[in-house]
Amino acid sequence: MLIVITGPTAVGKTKRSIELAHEMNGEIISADSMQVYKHMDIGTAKIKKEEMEGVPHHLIDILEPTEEFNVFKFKELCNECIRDIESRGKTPIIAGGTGFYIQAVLKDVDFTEAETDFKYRAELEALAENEGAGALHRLLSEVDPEAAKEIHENNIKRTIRALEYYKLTGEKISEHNQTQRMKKSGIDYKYYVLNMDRSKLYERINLRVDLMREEGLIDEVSKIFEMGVTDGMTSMQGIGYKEFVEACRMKDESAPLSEIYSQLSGKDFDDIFEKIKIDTRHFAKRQLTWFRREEDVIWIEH
RNA sequence: GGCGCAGUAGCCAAGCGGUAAGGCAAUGGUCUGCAACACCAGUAUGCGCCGGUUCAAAUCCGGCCUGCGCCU
Repeated sequence: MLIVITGPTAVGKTKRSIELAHEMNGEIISADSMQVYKHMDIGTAKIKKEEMEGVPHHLIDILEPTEEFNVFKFKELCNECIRDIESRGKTPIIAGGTGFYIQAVLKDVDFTEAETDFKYRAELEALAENEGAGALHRLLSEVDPEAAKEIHENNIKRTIRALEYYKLTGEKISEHNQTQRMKKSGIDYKYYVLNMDRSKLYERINLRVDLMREEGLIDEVSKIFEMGVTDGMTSMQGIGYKEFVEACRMKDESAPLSEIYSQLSGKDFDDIFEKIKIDTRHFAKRQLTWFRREEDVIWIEH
């Protein structure tokens, strides 16, 4: 039996997952796209060593912020962990807020066929830049009209992926998605989603972001910028970090982040933390939309 | 007390006689290799209040209320 415990950011998943691990003799596998990164502790609200209460945690702190990560990698690593934990007679508990990752494991979605074609991606990005999202989308309409219908013209990122998939595999992504959706994984799991009153959740988020500032998020970000991360990296899309990147870019579009960082003032930081609150609330809302759509979830209000 | 300016959605704000732009927030949704990503859709029978002019008023006129500034 596989246990999944998830919910919007700041509902209290971490605390609940530890309780669960004690009750069920379990180990925790983090399903979090940002907590995989070392050095990003405060901004990702990563669990602290002492909070683990001796419960083993997997897939936390496994990468440098300069490294790439994605669903495919997550799924492989997660499955390894599950096998390992079960072989030792313990219960695997997936805990974390990245719904897409959880879905990949529970539905056993097949990602192996297509790699990333960076040259082709760059070409398509240039096309969208120069001739507009419409031109790019028309390209997709020609090879895969079904996918074109499903993906909105303005969604350049997904349009590119669909085109890339077709080029790499010769198969339409709409057909691939169709077969994946029909698939039954056969995995025995319990999928719990923690939730609470929306306004209460938002209050907790605001409070948590204030706490992050007190705990030294500003210094943490400074150190990460020193490590040479750049705008486009996966790690810098994380809430609590990307707002700093954006603020730097408003001042200077091309200089290294670590250089611009020293020019930020107290007012800039105030604005950044306000933006982090808003982005986090939006995120929580999107997470809830995702979980509402998933089948087999067991909602827990608290 | 007098004079001037302002009052449009939760917030900011355009419109200045022809039937309420836009942005943010809030809300709902999409998602199958960057997902803490990317993207989409609604949201004022009404423009401080009352009356008047007009075929037609958020727009013009009068009074009142509130805020800001200046004067006494």
